[in-house]
Amino acid sequence: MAGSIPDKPQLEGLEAKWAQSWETDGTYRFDRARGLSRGSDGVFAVDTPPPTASGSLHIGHVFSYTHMDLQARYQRMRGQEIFYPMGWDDNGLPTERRVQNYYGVRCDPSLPYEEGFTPPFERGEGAKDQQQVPISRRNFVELCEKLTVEDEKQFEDLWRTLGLSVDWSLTYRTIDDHSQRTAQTAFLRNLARGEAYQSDAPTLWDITFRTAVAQAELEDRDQPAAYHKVTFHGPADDETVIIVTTRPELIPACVALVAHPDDTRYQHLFGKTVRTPLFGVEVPVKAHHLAQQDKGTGIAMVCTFGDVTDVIWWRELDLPTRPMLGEDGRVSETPPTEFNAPGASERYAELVGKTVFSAKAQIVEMLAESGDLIGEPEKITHPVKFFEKGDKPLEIVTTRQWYITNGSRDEDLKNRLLQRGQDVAFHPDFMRVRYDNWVGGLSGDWLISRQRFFGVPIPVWYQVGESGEVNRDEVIVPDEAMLPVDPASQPAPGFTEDQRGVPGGFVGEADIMDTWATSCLTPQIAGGWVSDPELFGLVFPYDLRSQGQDIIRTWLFSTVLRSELEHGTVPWKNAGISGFIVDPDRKKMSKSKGNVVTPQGMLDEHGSDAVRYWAASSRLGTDAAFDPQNPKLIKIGRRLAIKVLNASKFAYSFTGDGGEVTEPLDIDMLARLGQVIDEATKAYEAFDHARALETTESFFWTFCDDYLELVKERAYRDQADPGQQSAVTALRLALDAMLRLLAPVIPFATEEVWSWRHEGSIHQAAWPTSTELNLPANPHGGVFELASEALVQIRRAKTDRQLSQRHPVATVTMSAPELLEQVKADLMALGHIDELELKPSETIELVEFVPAEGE
RNA sequence: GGGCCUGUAGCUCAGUUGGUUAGAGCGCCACGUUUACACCGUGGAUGUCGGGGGUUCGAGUCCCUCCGGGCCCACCA
Repeated sequence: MAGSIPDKPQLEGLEAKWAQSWETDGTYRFDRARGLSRGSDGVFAVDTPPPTASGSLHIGHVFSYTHMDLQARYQRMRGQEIFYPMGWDDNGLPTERRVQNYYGVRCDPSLPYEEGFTPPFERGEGAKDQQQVPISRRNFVELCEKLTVEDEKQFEDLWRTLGLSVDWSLTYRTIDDHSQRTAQTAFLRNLARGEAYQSDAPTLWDITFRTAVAQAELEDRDQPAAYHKVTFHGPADDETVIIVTTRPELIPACVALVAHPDDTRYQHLFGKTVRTPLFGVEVPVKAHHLAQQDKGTGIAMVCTFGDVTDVIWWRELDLPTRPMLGEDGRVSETPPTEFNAPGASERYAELVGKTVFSAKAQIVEMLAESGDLIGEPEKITHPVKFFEKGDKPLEIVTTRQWYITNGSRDEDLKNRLLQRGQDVAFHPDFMRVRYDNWVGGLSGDWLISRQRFFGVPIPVWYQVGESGEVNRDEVIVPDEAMLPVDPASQPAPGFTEDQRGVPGGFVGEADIMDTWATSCLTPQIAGGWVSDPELFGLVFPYDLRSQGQDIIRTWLFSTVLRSELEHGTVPWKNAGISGFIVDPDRKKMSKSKGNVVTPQGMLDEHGSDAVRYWAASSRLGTDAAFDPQNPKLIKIGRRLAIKVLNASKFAYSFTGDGGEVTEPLDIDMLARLGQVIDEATKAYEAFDHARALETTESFFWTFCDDYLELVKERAYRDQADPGQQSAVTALRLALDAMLRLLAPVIPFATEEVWSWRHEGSIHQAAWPTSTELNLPANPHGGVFELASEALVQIRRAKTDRQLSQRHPVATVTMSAPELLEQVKADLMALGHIDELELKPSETIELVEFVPAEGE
């Protein structure tokens, strides 16, 4: 047979040994020919989340990726041809930020490319106060490329160590040419169908990164603020209106006051105008149902733009635009409007160039001086919108951006997307609610343009008119065959580079796409949508998307959206949603804590099988507690893997071949195993790996503790003994099946053991079935369980008398069901019992127990 | 303010359509140097199933209500 059984089997070294072997043998390689012969239904395609290359992998990744791998391994053993690629998400802000810190540079698109540029330092080893060196966009992108490739190597090593059964020849990067081509093709098709469009509109703007952000990337954070009571003047000379605002610095940008239509306090003002304090600008008083009578003084100041409610009022009441903040979040030089109050221009001039924070302090001072501030500002804490990756509150700035329709303004599309949500089987099912809520709560189309550098360029150019003005509505698009293109460095089709920016020429779009606009196309990228129709037809729609619950609103939703727009179908049949990792005190594991124990460190310390066992013990959608100081489940997993090695070594060590299973105990044990196989199979079919594991594991321990002990003596007998042959065959049948049941969870230990007696990888072996056990039509029901119960009685009798389990016993009398007679000999051998008398009874009870004398 | 998940032994969790005395592992205690395993084995103790109502012959399981924990969403005056 294949290998030999080592004297002292160990877990150490199995990861390296088998990862190498699987790579050499192409164990997890996607076999296209076999896939084609089996057809779509015979191929199981997995849509894998590409981790952010510049981020660090944490324990939550290991958790979720293991869940995905369990299902892939199960399906592989069921005979499915597995398409299991892996990608890296390179582009986006995290990479840019990491590159800036790692190399000490920053991107300045106005600079020319510098050949052979050497960054000031590497590995973030620069001094804290060192200025970042400005470099060209191309130099910057080159550094991004360089660093992500290094990071990705480490990621791959980790995944290989963890034992993900990925086909590493199917790796993609969201920044590589193929991904760019896919993303740009999809975008151009959206554009051609009218699903992508440009719009000049108020957008949420991050002043640090100087880019627009999308609704999906927002998060609320509690911030300190203050209510300022401020006086507006009018309509009559001696009249005033008092408003409450947290943003007095925006008074120059005020365009109206708004109160509720039913509010009797302000009804007389509707249709009239009042003057802003300090600046004396006439603004109308309007009625709108969103104004809350019980908030503040019931009348609100509308500015362009203080918050998203301002945007709604501005749009629905058709108010003018008076922007006062620039893209850097500072007060612009150009006044937002014409001021009428004496000294207003001078006041504004004092604000110019200030941050929101300083401008606010300045204006409060001015208001106090003019007497328009009533009382002291009241300090409060309130939620403020942030870019999830940013650390300054978002502002709202009117800019021209690219959007993709997402159903928020299109009932038909929204309903189709909700229907697609129904078409996907969520595991667990309630996760669909999060998708539904998100789709139902969308407040605008998807803003996909970003004013950043490292990402997929939006593949369009604009015509420049004869007088030199850029005509944004005259969009020039490339032919799909030209893709990928970079409009910033390549001329528009039909033009030459020297026509860039000149009258009658063109300009290239400078923006790149939101990172999700690329990563939501992972099924299309990995499946070769633009390059390999045969493959794409085989794998799409995929069978499984596996991901964390935190990115349902981003990755999951946008994938469904793009698939619906492009293909009119769901991107996958199943969505497996993993929970997240929580601290022992139930809080979501913080990044700092999660990083204390790196995944690599955990794998090194406990072994990959042990860590996988921990992940496999949690059901999909369930949060898992994890205490790095005391990783209980990991230790249990390690114990299981070691037990598998030792028990297998023992069970496989008995000699003999081909004997029939004749003993009732052996048959009954196999019958129980048959039930376990059926149950585990059913559980995996329902994406319930935790139940499959629990069922298998529980049986495995009973098998070791009771069955193995019971047949030990019989198995040691001479091969001529039919009882010996029965035991040996049953042991092998059982072990062969149990190893395969456990193979998805502990692929290293099971592969090691499998290799002792079998050719080929266990991971390509067929999933066990109850029929392969060749059970008789009516197996003896329950002898095994009965024997286990009898064992407990005998063991307890010895323990109570503080005897070794090996201590000989003269006579035992038990009342027990007659069935127990069938295992009498095995019981006597295990208990070292000279004489065992069984009295027929319904229940098992120890009547008499007489230990042998002496020893 | 809305939605979803969750509360079972000291800890981590099972508990299928309601059905005997509520389970497992860890931890704890006691015992055991058994020719697979001391990275071991055997046995033992441990619960107002968050509280209160209701439906039912019967409720950890179904309904109502209250309380606790977590997550997501929401128009930030």
